[in-house]
Amino acid sequence: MLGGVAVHQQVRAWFRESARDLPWRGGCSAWGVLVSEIMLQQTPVVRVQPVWEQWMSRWPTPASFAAESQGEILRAWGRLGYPRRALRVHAAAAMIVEQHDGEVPDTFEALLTLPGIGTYTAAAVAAFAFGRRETVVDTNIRRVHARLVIGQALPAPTLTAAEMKLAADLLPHDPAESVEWNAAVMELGALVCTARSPKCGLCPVRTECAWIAAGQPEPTYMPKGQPWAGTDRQVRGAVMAVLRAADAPIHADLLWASDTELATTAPLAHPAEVATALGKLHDLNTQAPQLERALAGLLADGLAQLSDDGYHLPH
DNA sequence: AATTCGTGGTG
DNA sequence: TCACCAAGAAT
Repeated sequence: MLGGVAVHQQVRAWFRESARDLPWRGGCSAWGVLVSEIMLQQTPVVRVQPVWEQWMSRWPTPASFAAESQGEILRAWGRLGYPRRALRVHAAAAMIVEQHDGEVPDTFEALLTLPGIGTYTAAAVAAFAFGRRETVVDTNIRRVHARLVIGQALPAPTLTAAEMKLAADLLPHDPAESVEWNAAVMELGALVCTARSPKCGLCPVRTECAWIAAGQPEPTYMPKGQPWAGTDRQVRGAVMAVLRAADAPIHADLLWASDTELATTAPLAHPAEVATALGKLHDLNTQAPQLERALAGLLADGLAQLSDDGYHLPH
């Protein structure tokens, strides 16, 4: 399989030499690994790390975290994005307390039952927190495999069974080696075999790479973009920023306010940050139906609540 | 299977 | 500048 043990040794040697010193690697609690993995879903390391540090200092155990209010957790989540993840960690912590005596479960199957934990995260926690031999497949590993083994610039648009089989076939038999292999391939994808402008000159296995051997062919499909301007997501994000900044309910009129007077005077009852966040929301010039849709979505997802005094984070 | 769900750095 | 992209999950 792909040059026998040579590729594995080269990648793992590169990892030991070049890996970033991330705080959730080595000696970290399983809870810390779990939190890091959920924060890292679709969010870069550099933005996760400072928030993760604060969380570990503030809530060192699932029980301490489960006892916190959802609103405080959403504020602490800050601008990491996809705030529903914060609520899912909270629900997962509650399940860990209730069903697992406060200890993060140590098997793929048990982890998979927790909210916010899918196949990738369950495998990653089982491997990196408990040393288990798991087939870990994230976007970095998919891309490295696509290039190194298949010879394509990018993996398929969606994860396929063939990719899972390839990853399973490449996984070293020894558990300890498999854990390092998973981390090493992921790190190679993050630092060298990147999506745009890969640093092939620094790659430890460039001489074994099927993509380089094939002359680095272009992607065979158009990566579908992620529209942002004018979307409901943009409005939801702007509303959430207002609610995070507020220490009291925000009256609905403020969210809709387009006239300068209301938008600048009424927020004075709130911290200055609220006025800033409201200004950004109003700058979007959102049409009423879209704002209503965004608010309804936030309520449905439990990210916001509506009382007589207005919208606020959940208690 | 295709959508939805935030945010900010960057080539 | 602006489209692309990031340790995905849920539906």
